Amino acid sequence: MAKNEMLPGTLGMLILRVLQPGALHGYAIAQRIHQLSNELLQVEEGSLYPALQRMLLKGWVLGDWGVSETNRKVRFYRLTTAGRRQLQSEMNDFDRVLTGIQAVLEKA
Amino acid sequence: MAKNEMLPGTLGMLILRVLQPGALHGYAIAQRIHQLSNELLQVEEGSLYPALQRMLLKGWVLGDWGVSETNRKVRFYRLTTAGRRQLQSEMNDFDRVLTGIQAVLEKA
DNA sequence: ATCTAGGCATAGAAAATCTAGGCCTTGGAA
DNA sequence: TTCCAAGGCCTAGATTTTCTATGCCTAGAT
Repeated sequence: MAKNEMLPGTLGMLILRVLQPGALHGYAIAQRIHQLSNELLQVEEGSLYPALQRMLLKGWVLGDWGVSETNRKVRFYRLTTAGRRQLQSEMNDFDRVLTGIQAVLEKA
Repeated sequence: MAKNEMLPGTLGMLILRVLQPGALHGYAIAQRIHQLSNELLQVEEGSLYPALQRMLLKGWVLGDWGVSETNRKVRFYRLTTAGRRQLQSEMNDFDRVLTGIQAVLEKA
């Protein structure tokens, strides 16, 4: 988990989270995560698009083709109701597990 | 990452951490992580032992056969110098990445 | 005309984890 | 005495996720 990498298992949650306020296209999702994390996180496209495919299949997001601000053909992803539910659930789990990890790191 | 699961990518760090104060055998490592995390984390044996093997190969731990408190033949794992270095490095990375994740979760 | 940045996507390899087993021993209960 | 639960170590194979590397296309600026 070196310099600009992600914590495995958290990418889905981050994507859902940045989609919560409104739809974004794929490229923009990666940019937003990068920017909101103060450049600490870097989402590779080879991770991003497969993740989005999985989320489409699970019914957590919908993807509508459209045109970006920069006039390019893009796919806008937006959360479904199930997606919102999933986000809550993943954030809960993450919180719980993180609490456990931090307890171990501190008390050991 | 449901009920009693681990955050992928953090198991090695947790193992190194609980070994920092002194050697433990495998079974005890799992117990200690479970207990220190207030039962939030559950290390499966099928994850634990392969992880220990990897760490042996990388030279982060040494394993000496011995006898447990309960009079069973066990393998005590202890950190090497490289292992201590690795732990510091993983904790640093984890901290940085976690900061990024939390920034995204909060600001999005 | 060409180049760069924006944009979507897949294939294949690599890594980590889980499930599900196997095997052995100790000590206490029946 | 026998048997069983708990303590222990470990592996095989499937699954999942991520990364690297690639391919392809377009808009707009030089």
